Amino acid sequence: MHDGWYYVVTREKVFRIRQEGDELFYEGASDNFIRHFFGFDEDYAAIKKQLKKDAVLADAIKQYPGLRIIKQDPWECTVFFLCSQFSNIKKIKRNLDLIAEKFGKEIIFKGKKFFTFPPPGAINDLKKLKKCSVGFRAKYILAVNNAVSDEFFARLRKLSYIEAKEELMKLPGIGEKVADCILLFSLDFTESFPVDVWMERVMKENYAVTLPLRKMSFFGREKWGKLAGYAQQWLYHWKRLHKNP
DNA sequence: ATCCAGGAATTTT
DNA sequence: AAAATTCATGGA
Repeated sequence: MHDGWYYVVTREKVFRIRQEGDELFYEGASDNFIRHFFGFDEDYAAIKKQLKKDAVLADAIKQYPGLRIIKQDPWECTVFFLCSQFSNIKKIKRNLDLIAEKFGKEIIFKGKKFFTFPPPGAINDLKKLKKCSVGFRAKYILAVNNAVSDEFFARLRKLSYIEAKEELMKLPGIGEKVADCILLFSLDFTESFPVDVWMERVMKENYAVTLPLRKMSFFGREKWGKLAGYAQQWLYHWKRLHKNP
């Protein structure tokens, strides 16, 4: 955030965006990119109407009506969640900033310096990677970096949710939760329902679900279908920020 | 100082 | 098959 603009770097792209009232201004990205990135073609009014039938979600949506799922770059999203295990969001962001500095390209946009995120295959130096304070996750990042490509992620989009998830979970460091996050946040599988410690708390405290963590993801998909991912985001956000009712 | 953080792999019951 | 342990690092 600077001078009223939000600067966004995603993979090799940098753009800035600003809202005035109900008008949106942006520079550095095409209309189509912006539409997909923010999901402006998705009918959020209809999604919210449907999810509000659930009492807990009704409260979450009331408190955070503007919440959206941003469509991230699949590879960058993968590295993010490879870094996520046993860590926290602030530190993960720092990990990705360091990776961009050491492996990405410097670009100047509107007189400001940014670093692009390196493409698959470019994170090929274990020593440099270790300096990004990713710790024991370095071996996973390196292995996945060598195993995937942009084409790999493009192929996943054509598979079913189950098939795509199985493919992701073959990769080292990617379990059920990380796979679900990649599918939801970057590959348009809106039925994905990632379950982490926070979602486990929501399920137990607000839905009286005591299934093993592994089966909670299935529970969410059964309950909300193609809208499970949206439900997950509202519940997750609500549980993290909202004081317990 | 001690504890914990958007989990997954490995080892032990 | 399920439960416990281990895995680096930084911030509170």
